[in-house]
Amino acid sequence: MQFQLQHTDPKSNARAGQITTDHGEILTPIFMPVGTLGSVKAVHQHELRDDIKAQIILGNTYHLYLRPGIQIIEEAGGLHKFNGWGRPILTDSGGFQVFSLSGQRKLKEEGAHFRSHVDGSKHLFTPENVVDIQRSIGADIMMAFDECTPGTADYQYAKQSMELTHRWLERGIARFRETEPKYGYSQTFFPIVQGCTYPDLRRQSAEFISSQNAEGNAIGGLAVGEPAEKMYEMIEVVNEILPKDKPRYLMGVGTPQNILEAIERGVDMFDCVMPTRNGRNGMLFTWNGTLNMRNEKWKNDFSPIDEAGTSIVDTAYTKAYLRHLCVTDEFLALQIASIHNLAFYLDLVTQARQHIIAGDFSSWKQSVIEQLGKRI
RNA sequence: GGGCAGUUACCAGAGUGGCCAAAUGGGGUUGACUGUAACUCAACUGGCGUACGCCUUCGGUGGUUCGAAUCCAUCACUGCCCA
Repeated sequence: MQFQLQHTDPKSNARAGQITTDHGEILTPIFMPVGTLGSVKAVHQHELRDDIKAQIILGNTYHLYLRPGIQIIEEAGGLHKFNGWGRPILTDSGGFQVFSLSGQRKLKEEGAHFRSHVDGSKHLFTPENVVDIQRSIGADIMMAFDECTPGTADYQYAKQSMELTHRWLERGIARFRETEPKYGYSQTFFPIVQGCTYPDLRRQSAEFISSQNAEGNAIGGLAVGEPAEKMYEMIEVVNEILPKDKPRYLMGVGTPQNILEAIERGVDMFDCVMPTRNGRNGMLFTWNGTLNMRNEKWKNDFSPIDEAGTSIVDTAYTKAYLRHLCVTDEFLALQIASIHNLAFYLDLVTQARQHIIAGDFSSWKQSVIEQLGKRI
């Protein structure tokens, strides 16, 4: 993987760049749709590619390991062949599941002992086997196995958690270096900054992560219960330290406003379930704000879903029709909302990139951000 | 014409003397959702009020009772059975 920094906004830390992988190029800043089980829920691969114009998608180590299982993915020849997505894939390590499935896991020095949420069976994830699994999945970008510290953790817990993540990182990198890709294209490995909402821990973590000299770096443990202002502050603290010539990936974030704020602070890559999950639950993101498609007020609104939208669904269907589909639980509602929201998120980062290149990112961001948070 | 069963909120349907503005579903309205255990979850859903509460409801009418969705009488309507 290579990263080329192309432009930097004169008035902020916003950057435009290009990541090159064996599965293609990625223009940053970029939003990566989440496809946990090897599928971006309710969206076809051709829609992702041709309509939404996704450049890279996510998969999840924990979920794919449980189902269909690593053997099946290896037999398929890797996840790209299995799911028919020819562009880059990034896999999360399962670190987030350490956080979100906290009721069914036990953390030890060796790794995380899990109970499967599917059948209750016992499993152990270690920094090493999580690298092995991601080798088998064949992700272009693999993530280190970390503990995603809750945003409400106290200092003592956050420090110990961060230190565990650091020790795990050294083991993960060692395994990464002593193993080879399985499918003939190269893979890279991103470490993850933790440290909760404590600036000194974040600095310490960012320095440790930077010293590992990976091809890209991630910021984790944000948007997990802390106020947005804290998150922005942590991004600033961390990005002062993370190398400028490597892509920076803010994991799991977030709202359109979150993304613009983070781009302004020097983040290049994002992923979030919000456009797909909230879309499935009837919420649409637009340049004018968010709307709940189940609301009664759209009942007889026969205007297009989003006149400013870039996706074919935006003008092909009316709000009244989409509301009808949402209210009657039609599958098409999930598809339309997911496609619209993902296309909007990709449009958001594409426009951000254009304004960074044009040199007016900050004023542009200022002019759109308030509107994005409105409720239509 | 005779017999039996029934009529409860938007719908279905519990409740058969006070704990009932009335269970539970569905439907409806409004929220929530940030590295996806999520086509999920929460609140509200007779009226007025933030709330304590007050008012009007269980086919109609009239009774019994301190008190009725619940008991009695009668009328109306619905379903099934016999003529």
